[in-house]
Amino acid sequence: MITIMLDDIFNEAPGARTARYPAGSTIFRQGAPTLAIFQVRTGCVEVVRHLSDGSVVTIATARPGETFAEAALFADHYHCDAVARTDCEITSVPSAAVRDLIDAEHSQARDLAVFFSRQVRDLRSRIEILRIKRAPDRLLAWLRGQAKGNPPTVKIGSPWASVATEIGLTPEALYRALRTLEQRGAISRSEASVQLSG
Amino acid sequence: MITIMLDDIFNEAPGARTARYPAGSTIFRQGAPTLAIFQVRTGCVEVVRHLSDGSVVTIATARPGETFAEAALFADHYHCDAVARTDCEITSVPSAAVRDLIDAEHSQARDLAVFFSRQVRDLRSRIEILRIKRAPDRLLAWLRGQAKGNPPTVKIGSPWASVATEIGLTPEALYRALRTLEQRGAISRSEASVQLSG
DNA sequence: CGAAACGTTGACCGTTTTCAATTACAGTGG
DNA sequence: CCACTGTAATTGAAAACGGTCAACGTTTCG
Repeated sequence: MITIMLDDIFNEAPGARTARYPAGSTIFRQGAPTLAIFQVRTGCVEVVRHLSDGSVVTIATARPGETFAEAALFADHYHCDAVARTDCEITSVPSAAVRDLIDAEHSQARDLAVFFSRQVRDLRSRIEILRIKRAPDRLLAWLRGQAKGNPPTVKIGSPWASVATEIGLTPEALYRALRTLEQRGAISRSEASVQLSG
Repeated sequence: MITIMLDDIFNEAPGARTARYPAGSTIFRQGAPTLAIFQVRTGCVEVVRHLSDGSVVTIATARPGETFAEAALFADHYHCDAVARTDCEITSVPSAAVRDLIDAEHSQARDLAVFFSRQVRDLRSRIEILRIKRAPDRLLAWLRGQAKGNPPTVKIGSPWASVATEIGLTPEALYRALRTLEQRGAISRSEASVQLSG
């Protein structure tokens, strides 16, 4: 859902590198100097913060296509840990390179702001969806957000199971919600796409 | 939760203005040319998008201290409606002024990117919290995210009811979650603050 | 062919929502 | 000073809902 628009900046910044991380390995640690920002290619990364009393809070979970540690661009030290939850491929770009790029070229800083503002918008709409309590309603809201064309249609790229986790449901609940919406006549399904109606 | 750091930019951009909007009034409409970005002072604003089939999706809900329509900075037209859900006071800053400022001064574009990257981080952690299913666990995660000092303590500024909506619970569920956590010994309450333990 | 991932459904149970009612308290006007 | 009104905090009980566990069909792929 969070489409990556940083690519332009990424591509022009020297030093991008893709590496593999086994499940459980640490990508960076809280307090370490910020060296890079990251994008997940495959697998799943958890960003966690350690509290002063020793407990741990998960700040974010990055899935393929998503970036993490963007804030590292403007900080000296990471204030979180990043840990591979599964085996991963992760692209890193040295944050210094990006900073240089920003400072050297006007338009890049602007592009970055544009990128982030888009992301803010996407994240907000995701929050709005997660606040919806009933599964069918939540799914419908998500579908509406994804829909394109007239009649509004959604093409399902990823397996339903990962749609489920994106909207905070179990796969089972998702299937039931799909069924409910179909019975209710709100959607109709075919192969890998869903059509909204009324 | 989403602290506003745009103030520096806001203050230097000419034309900032605070106005009142009665409940139900429209602040801007989808398709209208983008004139300004906004910050809610008091009240509550809903940002909604109209779909091609006529249905409506709520994209975001902005509460006091939060900004909305930031993406308008870089777009010609609003792609959403903004409607006052309650009586509101809203500060607007002409987006053209901000754009000029950005183009004129290097550092401002950078500041803007910094601001947005912070916001992205905050929103991500909110999403992470909303994904937690059990009410006590979710509340505890939220409290941990809010906590400061040692022992970690949270001061409750707004009524519990609005905390409840922020984390996607009903007020009743929130109270019960508080009780559960107290009984479990994970927190202790006093007046308007909560102390975490273990 | 068997393993593995996805899609799907049923049943049961714990949790949350919902609705309703009660308490605590701050502000208002008589 | 007190009844009166409204909001926030709190609790109870019943019903609805989603999570969990378990099972099964299907397709893909080595």
